[in-house]
Amino acid sequence: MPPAFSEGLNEAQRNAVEQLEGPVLMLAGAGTGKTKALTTRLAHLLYSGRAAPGQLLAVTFTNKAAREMKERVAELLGRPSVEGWWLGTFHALAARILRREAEAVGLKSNFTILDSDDQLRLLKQVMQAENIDEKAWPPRALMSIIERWKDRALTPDRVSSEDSSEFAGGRAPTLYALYQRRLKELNACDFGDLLMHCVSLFQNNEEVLRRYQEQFRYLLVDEYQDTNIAQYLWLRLLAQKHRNICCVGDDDQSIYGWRGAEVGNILRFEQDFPGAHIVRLERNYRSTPNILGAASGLISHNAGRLGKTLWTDGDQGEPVRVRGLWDGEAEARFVGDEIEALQTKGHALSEIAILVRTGAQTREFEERFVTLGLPYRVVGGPRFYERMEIRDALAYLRLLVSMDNDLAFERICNKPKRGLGEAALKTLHEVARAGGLSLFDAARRLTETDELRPQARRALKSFIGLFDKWRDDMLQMPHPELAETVLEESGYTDMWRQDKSIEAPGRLENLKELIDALAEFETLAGFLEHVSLVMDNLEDTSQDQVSVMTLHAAKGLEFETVFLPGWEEGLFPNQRALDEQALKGLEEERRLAYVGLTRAKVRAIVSFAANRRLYGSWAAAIPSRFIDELPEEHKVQESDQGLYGASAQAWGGGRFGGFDDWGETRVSPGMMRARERASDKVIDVQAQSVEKLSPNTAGYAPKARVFHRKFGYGTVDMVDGDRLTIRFDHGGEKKVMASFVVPADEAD
DNA sequence: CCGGGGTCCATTTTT
DNA sequence: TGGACCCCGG
Repeated sequence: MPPAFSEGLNEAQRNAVEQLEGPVLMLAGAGTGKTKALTTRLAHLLYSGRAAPGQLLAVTFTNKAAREMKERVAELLGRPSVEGWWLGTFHALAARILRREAEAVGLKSNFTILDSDDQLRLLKQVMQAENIDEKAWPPRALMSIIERWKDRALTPDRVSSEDSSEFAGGRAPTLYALYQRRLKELNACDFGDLLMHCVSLFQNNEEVLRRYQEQFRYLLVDEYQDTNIAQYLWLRLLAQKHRNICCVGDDDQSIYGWRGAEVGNILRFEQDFPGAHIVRLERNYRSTPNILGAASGLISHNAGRLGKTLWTDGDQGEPVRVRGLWDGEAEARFVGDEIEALQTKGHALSEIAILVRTGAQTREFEERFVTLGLPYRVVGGPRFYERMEIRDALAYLRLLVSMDNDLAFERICNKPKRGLGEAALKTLHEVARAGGLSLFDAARRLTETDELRPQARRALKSFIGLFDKWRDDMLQMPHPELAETVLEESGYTDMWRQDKSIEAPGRLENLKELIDALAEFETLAGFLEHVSLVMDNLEDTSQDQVSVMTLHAAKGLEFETVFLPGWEEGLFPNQRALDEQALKGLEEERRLAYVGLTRAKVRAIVSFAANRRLYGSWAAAIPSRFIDELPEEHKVQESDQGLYGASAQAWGGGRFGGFDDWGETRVSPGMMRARERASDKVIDVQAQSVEKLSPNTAGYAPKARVFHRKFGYGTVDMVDGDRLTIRFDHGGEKKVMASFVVPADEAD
């Protein structure tokens, strides 16, 4: 290996780079320089001549990861790019194979790839045709059942009815089969199909499989802990010949079980690939010992791990701060203040992130940041190619490229309104079905008969006329110009120009952007393939902004300062995860907490609120068990007295140390209503004396009558240390911290 | 065909 | 609480 490659690699990384033959599992803990090892390995394979670019298969989950890898390998090799290799997402690579072998699975090579929106619409149609009550059986639920089947590479003939007998009286498998048939008729694939079809292709077609097995001498897989069964089968089939497969992953960062990922894949690696070399990357280059210690202590509560001991040298750094606050609003205020303080000290906002469990949590922070005038961005959210206007524009272009794209036809035939409503579409469908025609051809035929009302017929005629003209234009017009013409002449742009809603200007802006993006591609078809598979947003990193995102979205990122709010039982670990998956769910939640903590380079601040507004009503919250699981020596409790029960004594300090959060608490309308509901008696929060709320960690016994500021009067049911289960007179049973209640006779 | 109002529901998400 | 979705009336 040239010294330029091995330079700066530690021993484990060098091992991972040099062990080229045979199966290798690279267990790469958070922040251990995984990408570096991985890209160097690729560069090494190419540079040493062991593999030509076309003989390498390198797979990632996201386009972003693929892009990064490409850039870094090219950089190592000192050339602008590497041509002809197979580096991409599972889906993009599977699509590439499938385009070549389409006939073998009953598709034409120009099949369209449906996004989840199209998928759902199609599923709805199938359900309607089967007279299934959409209210009782939401199409979304069926979609997710089918997706889980596809994750396991289960074709309709291989699913058993008991797999989902609860859905529509056991009809899910039938609906699945019908849906698949519809897809074939439309010459279309959904995302799950790309892999599933590929697996079927390999399983049923030895010659094809052998060809690809021969071709790919070296396989490399990133984020192996996130692979599902279909992806696993796909890889295993491809790797069988040369057995040079290197999988990189971290079982502790497996957080996508709910969407079909199987941690089992990584846990089983040695059995699947006997003689595998296991390389552990355990030296962490990202976080301080305190952060690492906190994260390691937390994750050690999970069973069935492959086990790694992350270490780092250097200064201990700051312990993880744990802060309790009165409610979500106070929490947002706290985070805002902390950020402003950091900013004053010269810290860049781009090095600060707030990582939440659920998307809804971002709102409180946004509101606070707007008030403070603090620049922030919410990562995630609707993506460019998912916006309505973009999807419409794409449908025009898709229909233009393939006139038999019925889904595209349906989407835009009445956008803008041309009087081709439901009635006309119904007739079109009938004619199409009867004659085995595409909707477009059916439309052409209908312009020559009297089956439609004259008005609709005229509309159809001009609609077709437009497409005929554009197809002529296509022959000599550069495609960005063509796209512009289409959007103009169809009246689509005008539709938004005339729209006076606030979003309209933004939509027009997006359409312009689409045309610009189009110009970067050689052909229209090439562009359309790109948008089907590469639907990610390019993020704007030019501005100094605080990032707000979910824990899931944060995987793979790092920040100097990380805020981890909402560490409360029920929210995090999330109740639903616990209900649906019990211990498995809890462990995945814990891994999520681990991912969150390990994003921090210098400081991590965990917080929780004692009261959280959930679905419009107030709920008492108790601190997350994950807080208890952070080792004492790596954390510091600085919660307001009484808010954190478990170690209220441990941190001592002034009696009412951080009580300003209570003093500041304003009575919001929602709180007011909640209190009225709870006790019929309005108590002035401001007047409530601090003494009355002094910590009461013990002294309550079952049947004691107590009073709570938000929930009113109640009777103690159970006592668990300082956590009480109280049956409130109004509002049912709740768990609250003892310090939040006072004996009923002491309440005024 | 539009919009008002009622109802229902509420993780995590990439491709 | 608030958003998405559906139904019905104009």
